[in-house]
Amino acid sequence: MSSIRSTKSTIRDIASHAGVGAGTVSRVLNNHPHVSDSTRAKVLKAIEELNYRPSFSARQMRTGKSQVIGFITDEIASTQFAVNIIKGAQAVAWDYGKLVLVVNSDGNRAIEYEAIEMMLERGVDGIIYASMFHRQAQLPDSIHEVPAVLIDCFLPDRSLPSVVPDEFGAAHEATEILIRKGHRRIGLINLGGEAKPAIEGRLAGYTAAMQAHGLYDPDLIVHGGDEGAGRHGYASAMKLMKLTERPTAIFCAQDRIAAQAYRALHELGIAIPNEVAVMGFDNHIDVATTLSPLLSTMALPHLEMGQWAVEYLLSGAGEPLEPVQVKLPCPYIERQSI
Amino acid sequence: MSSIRSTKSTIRDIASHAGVGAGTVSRVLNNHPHVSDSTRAKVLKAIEELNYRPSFSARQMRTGKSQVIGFITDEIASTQFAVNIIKGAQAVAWDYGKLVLVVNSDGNRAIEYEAIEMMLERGVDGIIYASMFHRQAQLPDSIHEVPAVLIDCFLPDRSLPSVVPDEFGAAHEATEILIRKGHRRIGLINLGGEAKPAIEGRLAGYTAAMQAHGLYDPDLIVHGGDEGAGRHGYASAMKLMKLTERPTAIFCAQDRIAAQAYRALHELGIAIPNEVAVMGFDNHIDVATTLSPLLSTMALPHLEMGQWAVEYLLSGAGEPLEPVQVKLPCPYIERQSI
DNA sequence: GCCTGGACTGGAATCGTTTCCATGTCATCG
DNA sequence: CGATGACATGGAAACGATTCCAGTCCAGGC
Repeated sequence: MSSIRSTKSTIRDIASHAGVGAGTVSRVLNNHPHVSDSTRAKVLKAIEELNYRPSFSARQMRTGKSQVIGFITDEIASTQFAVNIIKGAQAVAWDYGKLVLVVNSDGNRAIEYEAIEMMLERGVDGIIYASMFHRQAQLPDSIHEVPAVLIDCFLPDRSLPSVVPDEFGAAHEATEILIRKGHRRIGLINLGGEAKPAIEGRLAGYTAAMQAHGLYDPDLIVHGGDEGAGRHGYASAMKLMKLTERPTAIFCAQDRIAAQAYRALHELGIAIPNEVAVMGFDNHIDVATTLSPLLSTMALPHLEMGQWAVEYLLSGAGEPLEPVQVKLPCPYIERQSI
Repeated sequence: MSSIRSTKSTIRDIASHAGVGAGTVSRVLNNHPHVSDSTRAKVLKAIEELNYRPSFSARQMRTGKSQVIGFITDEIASTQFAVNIIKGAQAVAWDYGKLVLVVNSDGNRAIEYEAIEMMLERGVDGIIYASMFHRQAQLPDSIHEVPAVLIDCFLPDRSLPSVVPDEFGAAHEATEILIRKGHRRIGLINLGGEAKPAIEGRLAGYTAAMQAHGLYDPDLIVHGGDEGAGRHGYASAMKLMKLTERPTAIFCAQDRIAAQAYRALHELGIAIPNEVAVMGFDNHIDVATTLSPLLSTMALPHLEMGQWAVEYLLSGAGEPLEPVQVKLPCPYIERQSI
């Protein structure tokens, strides 16, 4: 059918083909008022016939808006399930008619700085910076030249709006859920590594809930190692099970830790959830659903954070963004381990 | 320090500040010859002082190159580990000084068509279309208006270059590896669903290897169901183990299937790998490494496909791309299950 | 001393839109 | 019936770069 047009047509081609002025074509294109129906029809017909496609770069040059937002992330693939942040961000941007420029820095700060520079040169309408785990971020001053929102991280001076998971609330709720199920001795195997806010928030949430019910006992808390991938979960679970008054539930601050805890419990011949209940954290789908029994866990609101960030970036009708600091709830995903 | 400049400076501001013509500034910016060192120095100084940043949209309008490539994918998050395709693509684009516009269609064809349209309007230098599982794709004619490369899929008429995993070769090698280890009775639990080339390729590779060694027996093959997430793996493994002459190795055409097979073998009290070896497929990290023993598997070359696609798109110095059909090898990842 | 050609430079034209201003038309109102 | 707006429209200017053309300068060859 419509053969590939070799030479692009411009708004003036449309104008002369339709027998009108260039300004009129532009008015039709942008749905401006004060265009008669007959003229509009002629223009639309010409657009159709010449297979016209407007040039965004020309439009951007004139209006200053690129209809593109930049998305920078430090480690897109190290914790793969977090791609939902991108997915959510892109989906909302799409609803606003905007496209997303993505760059993955692999944690290399020089790349992040250069990426921001490149995005600025391209005149993006805004920038989202997403960390793949909850931490404090460090960004160049130039980030302030354009609206920007942070995901899963925050600036030392809080000068940029940010959205992070409510670590404290989630850990508190997880613990409460276990308590409500009748558990009194609840162990915590915490994270290791550099995700400070997550480590501290989850610990604090757990502690608060335990103390509120007079169940707190420091022996029940095992602090994580740095081995990554939750590998210390095995030894930690073993340690917990050796306690004289051993826990009837374990709250693992990460699904991967839970996977290793499962392994320990299996070896000890302890049944999940009958003898010991296990609560995870992250809703790391591939882990939670290959475990048997399926792991109950607190879900990190990745998708929602991505959505929130873009929504906030774009909904403000141009005026500077308030640097609000938002915490999103982490829903409880009930499966079989509790 | 350097205060945020409120009003952008243009190339003409630089020109007058440096006391030269606009053309000269442009020549400096683009490293053209025939600029004296002293002039160059003056211009560079002015750029520095005015904190000048060139406008890509103006540049694009004049040159026609956007320095951006489009990346469309059908289901970025359904099989999360495949984000490596994006990661690889973006990394190579970065090396070429280009940024990547990403849109996730969620399998919605209307979105894909519109995404291509939007990318064309923005004048992308090329488009990558990536499927998250190996299949035949369907794209609008307009895709031919710009250089394009397909990942993990192909067009019915093969009119676009594509890069896919070598399913046959990988399955063949996997089977050979098991045979070399001394196995004679090797079961195959194949995929279900709509990933035709993967299903057929893996079956053919297995079959060829078995036949070449005179080991082929149709009873050893279990065809997958549609339940998804490899859930049929449990029943399939059970079935295989009930064979009178039961297999000493199982080749699972997907790591998730292997996870379910593990469950069946555990229940039957069959030790992996001593009594039965298990080979996976996909190198679905989170699955393969939470299983115990760790799963040996064939890795899908996601990162490499992403890299190859962009490399091929960008390396051709402008002339139309040959529609080559490339198959990338799937490396064997040795762990503990064989 | 004149001519030639190369190096360097300034400035106009151009890319494809949007926006603003000026003009023309027509119905309405006093 | 002339003045007044509201509406419709054409066309020029502007956005910020690149590129081409023409002009200046200077060294070297005759």
